[in-house]
Amino acid sequence: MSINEEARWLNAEESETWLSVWSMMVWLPVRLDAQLREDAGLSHPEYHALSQISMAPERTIRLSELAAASNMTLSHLSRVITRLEKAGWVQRAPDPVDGRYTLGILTDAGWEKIRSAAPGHVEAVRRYVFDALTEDQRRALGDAAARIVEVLDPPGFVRA
Amino acid sequence: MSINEEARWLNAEESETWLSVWSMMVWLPVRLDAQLREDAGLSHPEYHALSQISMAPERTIRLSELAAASNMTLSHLSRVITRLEKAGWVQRAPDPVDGRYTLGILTDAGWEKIRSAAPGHVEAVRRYVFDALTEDQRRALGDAAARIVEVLDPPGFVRA
DNA sequence: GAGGCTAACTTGACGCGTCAAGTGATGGGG
DNA sequence: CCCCATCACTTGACGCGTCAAGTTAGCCTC
Repeated sequence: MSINEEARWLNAEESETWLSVWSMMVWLPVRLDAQLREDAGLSHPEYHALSQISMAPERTIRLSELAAASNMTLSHLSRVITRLEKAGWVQRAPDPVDGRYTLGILTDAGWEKIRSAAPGHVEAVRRYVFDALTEDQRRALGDAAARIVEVLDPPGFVRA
Repeated sequence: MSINEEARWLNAEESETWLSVWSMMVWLPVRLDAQLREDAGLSHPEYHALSQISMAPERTIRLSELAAASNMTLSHLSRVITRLEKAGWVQRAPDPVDGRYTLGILTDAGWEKIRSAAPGHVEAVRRYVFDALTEDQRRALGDAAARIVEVLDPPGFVRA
């Protein structure tokens, strides 16, 4: 990220690669978030939570499972769900099986919300990522990213 | 990001690529931030600000220039500088040339701070990114990221 | 040279994301 | 059968990052 470092540690080609990768990591989420925000009035975590619940059986999921599936802390998820609840898209209910769990239940309004928001979001991913690349580039990007993720070793990551 | 989308819009290979890219974008910043936080007690923006000031003439820079060079809003930078000031690494002073500008001036303590923090950070970038890739992969990643950034069209981006 | 425009900066409020501390429900051991 | 450990969740506080609104300094025009 700095000339200081680059001069000491990264050669010119590495620096250029790093600048591109860094810029992508900064701006891709910004653009995707902006699309969701403008077209659906949702933040990405809100979208993701609605999407995940919509795919669960009975459109119902335990918050702790949702957090794990979303790479989100329970802490953060709790606040997201609170907003979704205020908007009328999700309801909370204690799990009748084990009262310690809280269920997130998608309302009909929530179902409509995610149904209407999804196409635009996928279209944005396609526009910003896949339309920009050739098939060879797409594969190379996937391979390099997969390799880096392997080294990063995120919790819960399952190797293909 | 969701099966819902994938089934409708992305084929299996695209989904896999997207998952890898997304995971990389989520976890690479987390790991780099953690390294800085643990080894130097700095957030990434704090590190970046110190780094940029250290490279400026007289180790002094106008806050608005620093913000532009850092892809950061003045708003956010202002708070970052406030923390760096409290830590004794940076001082604020009005620009004698034009009193509307505020200068950020690196203190000796700030200079020592960034000097000691830089090697570890570069090492982390090398470990997580470049050590994981072959030269071909590095080039392919750089090309794909550059292409995507071109489409994202971030403000102030200069094409090579 | 006084009034008002503009540019630089700060501050408030909000969402993302974290950790730490607190609350409530459950289940297991004495 | 009761107490306490544990688990799920919530809340507070903090930093990242945003936009909007307010403040101050400089400049430009009349």
